[in-house]
Amino acid sequence: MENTQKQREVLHSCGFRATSKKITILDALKKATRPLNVVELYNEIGHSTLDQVTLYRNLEAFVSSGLVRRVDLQRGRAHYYELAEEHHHHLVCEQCGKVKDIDICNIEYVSKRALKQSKEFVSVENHVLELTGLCKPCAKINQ
Amino acid sequence: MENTQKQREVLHSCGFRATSKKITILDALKKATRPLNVVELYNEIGHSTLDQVTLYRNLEAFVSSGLVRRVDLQRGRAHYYELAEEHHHHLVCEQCGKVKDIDICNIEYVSKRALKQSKEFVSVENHVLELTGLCKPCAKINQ
DNA sequence: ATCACTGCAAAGTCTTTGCAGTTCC
DNA sequence: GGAACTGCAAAGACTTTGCAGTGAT
Repeated sequence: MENTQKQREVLHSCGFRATSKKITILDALKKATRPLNVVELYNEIGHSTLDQVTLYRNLEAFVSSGLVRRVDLQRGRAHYYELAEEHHHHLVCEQCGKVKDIDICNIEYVSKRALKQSKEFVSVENHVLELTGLCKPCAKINQ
Repeated sequence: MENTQKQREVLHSCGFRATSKKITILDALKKATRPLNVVELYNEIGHSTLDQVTLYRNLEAFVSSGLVRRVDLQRGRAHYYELAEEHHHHLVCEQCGKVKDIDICNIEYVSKRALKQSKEFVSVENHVLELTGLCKPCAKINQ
């Protein structure tokens, strides 16, 4: 598993120890085709492999170090997590929860305009953008 | 208070009864200069006037009927609420929490591009956009 | 050997639910 | 009078904290 070796280096470069739990969490996120919440990750990894608290703690640490992104898919209260690779957003089906990545957000333009409108602010550091809509199958059922 | 009379009509037109609690909640949101969470509203209105549960129930009902918007300001876990008047978003200071309304989001363009990218989706129904950054005073302290 | 990490239990925060009593139409 | 509304108590969902033991470097 040269993959695991790569995870070790990633972890070390972020100042973490390369523990089996941390590697497992990163692997699970890598395999995922959409952002997962803590319970989904817990089920995916297996309850006997890991405690939920370990998940919470590591996800928080990964988010702080920039390895993982926390997103709010507007479905329930739980947070969702995904590997922080290329910048993107999501389009989520309001009926079935299907998620598709979106790679545009026009943030430069919006930020510039926002700062022009808000003289009390000097910079836009981050942004959250989530779209919700209907996928083909759900739209069909609806009519 | 011709204002109260107006609130009564708004409530009736949404199928609600014009109770003093509902009017009080709408008044508090009207007075607010930024989105408030349940605890802030509870403090604002006064603990003896209202139960927190009544707040939760009514805010939920108002959101469903489109009278109120629920927003996520990326500060803590609680939801924030504001009257759903003109469409807008927020720029929030990451240090002090100051909030400024932003009236552009380019949603038509982003939606069109998003749907072009995601053939499995037929429509974008809603969107969430929140910007976070630094306000002048906080940026000064930071350096 | 040391310090990061982990599990378990407990507590904390935010929100919802059930039910009995109250208020509006 | 009847349905909508409310308060109180309790439960539920999600997350964090404390502490003692384990594991990576």
